[in-house]
Amino acid sequence: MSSDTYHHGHLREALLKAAQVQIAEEGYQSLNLSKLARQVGVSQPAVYRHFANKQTLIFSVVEEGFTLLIQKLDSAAENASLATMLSGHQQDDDLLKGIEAIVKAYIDFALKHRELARLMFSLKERATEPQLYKISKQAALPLFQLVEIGQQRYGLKVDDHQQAVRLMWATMHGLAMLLIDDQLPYVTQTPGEIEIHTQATAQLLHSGLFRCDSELD
Amino acid sequence: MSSDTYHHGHLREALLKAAQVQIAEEGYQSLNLSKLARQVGVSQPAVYRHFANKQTLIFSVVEEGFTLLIQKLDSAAENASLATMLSGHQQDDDLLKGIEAIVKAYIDFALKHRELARLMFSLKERATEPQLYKISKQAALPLFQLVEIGQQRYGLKVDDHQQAVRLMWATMHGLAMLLIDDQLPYVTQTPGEIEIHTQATAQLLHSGLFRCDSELD
DNA sequence: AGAGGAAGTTATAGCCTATAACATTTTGAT
DNA sequence: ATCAAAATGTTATAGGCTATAACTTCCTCT
Repeated sequence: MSSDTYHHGHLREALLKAAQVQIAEEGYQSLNLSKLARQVGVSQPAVYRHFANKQTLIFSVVEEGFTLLIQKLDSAAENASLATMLSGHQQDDDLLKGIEAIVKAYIDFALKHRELARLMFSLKERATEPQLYKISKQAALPLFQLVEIGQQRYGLKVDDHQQAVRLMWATMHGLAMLLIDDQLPYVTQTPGEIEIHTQATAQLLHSGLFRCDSELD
Repeated sequence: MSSDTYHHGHLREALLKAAQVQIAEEGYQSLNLSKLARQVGVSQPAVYRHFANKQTLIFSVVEEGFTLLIQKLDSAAENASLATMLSGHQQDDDLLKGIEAIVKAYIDFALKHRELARLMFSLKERATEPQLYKISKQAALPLFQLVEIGQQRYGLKVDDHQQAVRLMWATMHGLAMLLIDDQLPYVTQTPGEIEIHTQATAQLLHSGLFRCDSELD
């Protein structure tokens, strides 16, 4: 065999990329290392030179997924100027807009990468694998910022900071999961419908978590 | 072979039961028809006399799961006297208590049957298989009742009835998913902690969805 | 009683994960 | 520059799982 082709060169990256495509197209349940190897043009056991087993490959895919999600959330936080708000700067409706921005980024990610998100959020080991636990927790950072701002500015309706974060996370996450599954009753998912959902969710959180009663007419 | 043992008699039921146990103990990912057959004491292809394939067996397990969930939700609705409230009867705090009851029932189910719930809620086909779609929609019925009561009594803060149901469902569902995964940051799941969560969630929904402002001090 | 269907069985094909043993290329120390 | 060792591929193969085929036993119904 020629020297050029014996070694692939970037097999690990190629496999991860192919895995993402395969997951997006066929669902994570049918992820298949043999097929993966075939697609990349390499023998099946070659996969095991880069991943101890199927599970660790999946972990890597999920880790990349969280990295991407964190990017989206961070850039949404950036655009919504959360940092500025944290240092005391205040504008009309900016907190609500901030919540909306984060919720929207989360939902957008989930709908743009449905199967990946489904995998990320249904992976049992996310809570036990240290590297996954760490990175998935990191994704919650913007929520802490939002709650911090709301707490400083209005005070909380719930017991404490962390509880507010949990409720925010759960609500956002629940909406994402239901949207991924087309599970919301009586909804056809047009972009407009989704927009309405994210706004309603943001309002629910805004008015439900903070002592700002501006929305009472 | 003796006449007594050749035919199992209730193989279908036995398989479904064994599947539930196996799922609860090892997670739905490792559900295994061969092992199932061995546990029940029958040859592996015997399974195919009762289920066309693995997927249809899974569907049946999920269907039973939803039946159980619906029972729990219905009896919670019963205990909270939702029917009475629907016909106009009103008491102090009863709507909040009703929301709490439903949320609690949902969370209890999810935590009592973690792996089953994980399967039920991560099954892609739930949205496309008619029988699953129908039964999973049926589970949302008590939510419709709650929103109906709140709407009659206080009016809605969100656009319409259905949107309120969706938000309620999403929030409750998100909380359940995060609890199943031990994914809530900084939380150790003692029963007390969970109780606090369900109450906070119920309050968030109560004050976020309906125009009742009793909780403003 | 005995035909036919329901519900088992054994045998087997085919796919997938994973390991073992072997081959080639790259790297790095002298 | 050389060559040993590590890294990365390959072929062969074991073992498990789903599913089907072909055969057997039991039950039911006329």
